[in-house]
Amino acid sequence: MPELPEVEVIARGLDATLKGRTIVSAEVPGLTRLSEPANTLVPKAVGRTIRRAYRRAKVLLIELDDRSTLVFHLKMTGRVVHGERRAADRHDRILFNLDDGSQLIFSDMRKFGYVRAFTPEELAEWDFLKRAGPEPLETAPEELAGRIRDRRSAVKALLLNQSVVAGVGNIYADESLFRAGLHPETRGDRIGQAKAVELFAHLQDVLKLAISENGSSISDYVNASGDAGAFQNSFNVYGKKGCCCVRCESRLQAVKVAGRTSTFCPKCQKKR
DNA sequence: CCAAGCACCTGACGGC
DNA sequence: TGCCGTCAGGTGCTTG
Repeated sequence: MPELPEVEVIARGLDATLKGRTIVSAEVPGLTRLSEPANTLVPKAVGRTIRRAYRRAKVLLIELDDRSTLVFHLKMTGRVVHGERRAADRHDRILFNLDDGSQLIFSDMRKFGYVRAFTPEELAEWDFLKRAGPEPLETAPEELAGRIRDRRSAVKALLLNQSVVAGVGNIYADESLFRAGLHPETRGDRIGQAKAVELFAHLQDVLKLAISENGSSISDYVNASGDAGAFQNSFNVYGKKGCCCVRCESRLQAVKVAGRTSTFCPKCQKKR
C-alpha cells in the first residue's frame, strides 16, 4: 500500500518515539506466516535497543544497538503502528513489547508484506536494495531525466520501475504525470530532456507535499500513531476516472499501463 | 536484455 | 440477502 511518502511519514514518526526503547519480548500470533520464521526473528530482536528508524525506497528500516536492522516491506496493506499495548487482532503478524509498556505492531491484512532481521553485512548484500534506483528527493531532476531518456518503455512503467527511481507507486506516478502534462503511455525516449526534467521536478513537489500532508490514505494506510493521511484530498487524477479535470474540466480516462490503472486527462496529457 | 502477465491474499463494492 | 465478478497502493517469478 504505502509508497515513498507514507513510508517516510511512518519512519519519521517511529524515529521520534522509538529511539532508545528496548524490545523486551515479541508475540507472533498463531498461523501468522512471516518471511523469516519467528523462531529466528524474535531472538534477534528481543533485548535490543532501537537506535533509529529510517526509510529507503519503500522499505522501513529500524536499526538496533547491535547494528542489526529490522526491515519491513508493507506492500499493499501493511501497517506499522506504535501505541499502547493491546491484544493481537486478526491481521497482526508480529507485536514487539517495549520497555516503557508500549508496543510496536506490524499488521497486514493481505499478507503480502514482510519483516526480516539483517546483520549489517546481510543488509549491504540485500538484492532488493542493491537493485533500487536513486532516491527521487535526493537526486537532481536532470540526473533522473537522464535515466529515462533512452528507454522505450512507457513513462508510467518507468516511474513504477524501482530500479529507475525508488519509491514511486501508482498514486504519485499518475499525479506527477498529470502535473507535467504527460500521457502515461509516452515512451521515455520521446519525452525530451526539458520535459523529463519538468516531470521529475513535479514528482519531487508531489512527494514533498504528500509527506507534509501525512501521506495518502485510500483504505488502509495510517501513520506510526495510527492516524490517516490527508493528501488523498489533493489528488488531481488518481482514482478519479470519469470525473472532471481540474484544469480543463474534460472527463478523466483510465488505461492499463504496465498492468496498472493509469488515470489521466485526455486533453491535458497528450502522447508525444 | 526487456516487457507482459500472473501469482501471492483478503476485503470491499457493484450488478444481478 | 446472497452470490459472483472485479478491483485494490507492490513485487517477484515465469514466459515469450
